Amino acid sequence: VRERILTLAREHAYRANGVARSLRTKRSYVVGTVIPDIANPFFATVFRGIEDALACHDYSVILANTDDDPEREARSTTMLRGRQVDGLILATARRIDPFIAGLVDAGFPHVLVNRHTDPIPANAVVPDDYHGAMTAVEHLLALGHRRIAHLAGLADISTGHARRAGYLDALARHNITPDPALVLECGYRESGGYAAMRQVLALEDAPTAVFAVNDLAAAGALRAIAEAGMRVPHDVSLVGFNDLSTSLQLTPQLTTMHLPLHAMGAAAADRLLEQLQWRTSPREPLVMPVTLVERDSTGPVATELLGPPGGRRHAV
Amino acid sequence: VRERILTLAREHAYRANGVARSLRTKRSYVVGTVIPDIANPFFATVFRGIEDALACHDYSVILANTDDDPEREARSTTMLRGRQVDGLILATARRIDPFIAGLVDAGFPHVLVNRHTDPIPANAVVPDDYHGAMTAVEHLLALGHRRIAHLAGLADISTGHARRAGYLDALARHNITPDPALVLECGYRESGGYAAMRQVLALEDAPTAVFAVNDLAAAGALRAIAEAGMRVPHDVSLVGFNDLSTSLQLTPQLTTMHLPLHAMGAAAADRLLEQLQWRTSPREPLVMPVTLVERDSTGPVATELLGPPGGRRHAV
DNA sequence: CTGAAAGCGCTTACAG
DNA sequence: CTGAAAGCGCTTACAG
Repeated sequence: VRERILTLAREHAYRANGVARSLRTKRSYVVGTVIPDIANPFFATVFRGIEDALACHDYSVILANTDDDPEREARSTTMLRGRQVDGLILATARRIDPFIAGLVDAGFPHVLVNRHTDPIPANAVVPDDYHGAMTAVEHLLALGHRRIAHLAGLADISTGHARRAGYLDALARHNITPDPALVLECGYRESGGYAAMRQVLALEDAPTAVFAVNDLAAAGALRAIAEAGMRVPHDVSLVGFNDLSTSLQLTPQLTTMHLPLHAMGAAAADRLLEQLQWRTSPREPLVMPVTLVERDSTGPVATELLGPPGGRRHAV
Repeated sequence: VRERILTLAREHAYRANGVARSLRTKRSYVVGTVIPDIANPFFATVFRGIEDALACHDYSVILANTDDDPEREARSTTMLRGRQVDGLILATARRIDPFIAGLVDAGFPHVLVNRHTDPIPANAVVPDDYHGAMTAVEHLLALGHRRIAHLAGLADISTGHARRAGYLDALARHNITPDPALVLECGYRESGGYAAMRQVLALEDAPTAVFAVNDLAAAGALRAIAEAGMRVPHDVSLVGFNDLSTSLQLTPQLTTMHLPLHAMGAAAADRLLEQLQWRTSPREPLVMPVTLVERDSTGPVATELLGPPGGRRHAV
């Protein structure tokens, strides 16, 4: 009888009904992922890491895009939980995020990736934004730049907040008083970087270097600089963040901070899997290293700009 | 009693168990999507269209990456069907695809997007590769080019096959005998375009223009051309396909064929939804228009190249 | 119109 | 060790 059944199973391509199994075992082997926008290569690469790690353990992943809209985030997640996903991976955290606080209160398994709530929770897998930003600005300082602008991310998102803090502290370590006019919140997109850079270039005492919160903003800055008839790095040095060089081929090639995007996604998935399998919670957050990639958008400060007759000097 | 229950429901944030509902109703409201690689901006944009259209109708989407490996395609799809997805959207079709033939035989609801099996089935949503390729090559012909190479896609995938056919037929319409040495299969990635372009440049009688199967291959070609110390479009004109200009910022900006990627994904999802809701099958395939975007990588054939002393002439 | 019961297809604890 | 039964949380057809 057994053999006959097994043969029949093969013949009819029998597949166990996963829905029935889920109902009985209370495990769906599906994880939900909430992401601002999968069409953004940054998140696409993180997501690829998530999917790869999950697929290794026979988990599937449902993806929801939110376009950074908190309402869509809430709606997606409610739907996902209704579908009985075993856990959630969120790339949408705000520093103060009532919605994620709700997940914590409910004890629902989840991991934060890239962005984290404040203070950083043990279930977060994020880049070392603070030290990365410091490294970027130290690089500019080492090239002789003293007047350095920052095209900043959003203050209510951990990446924007930490990168700005790293920028300010790097300046402080070199006894440079930050100029508020040189910090412009520009968001994370090309258009924001473009608009902010135009403002920077309109300053009477323009900076010799710019640290952008990410490569997309840097791309916008590059466009504004080119439009103004200036050259990178001759007239302005520019550092980005994220190293989207594989998808974003700019001229000149961008000096930027490299993040292990795929590994970050995979680590987030592994953390969730661990929670689901052992019902343990991670002890402490995972902060991934960020490394400087020197390419062609940064150079030594031009000597004629070092001491302009009427220019204020900010270095000691 | 009712009101008390409704109040309790709200208090405890009650969500109906979707798994139990699925088991009873035989509908999961989940669709599976099988894609070569979500980290590729082309597929990421198509996928975004799919997710947007599906979310409008309260469907969720599970994504599986295959890296174009037929074995992973089979494994993912088996898993997806085990999870009782209501239908499948596949961006992985080969022209002869036993696996998809199996779905057809089983009558399992599915839609093909971007790539199709041969002959093109009614459930396909694809770009007009053939006419797009013709337009691209006609553009080069109008600029005076007669010796035009093609960095071709894979012959067993509809996009590669149709774009090659469009290339050949455009030449034929101008009474140009195609030179087999000028058609090089290079796949769909940067590295393939680079290697193929090096071969092209090594030819004794190099072409004055190149039509690449996609922008990624064109990016590789651009790199090979720059390495050879030649300039685009002065020495070689180059046309791509897909218009990934938002994510791929090349210098010079690429003349290419624009595809409505997001709309293609959304249309594929809508077609599947229609099948699921009305149990009807589409009458005929949806072939999306492809339009020429003229940018900076194509120009008139250089006059000194028109009649080189010892060069063979291919134009009539 | 209301409410109890059957059943979706599994898994697992339990009786034989 | 084997096999019948209960039950996961819904929906829906049906009895009252």
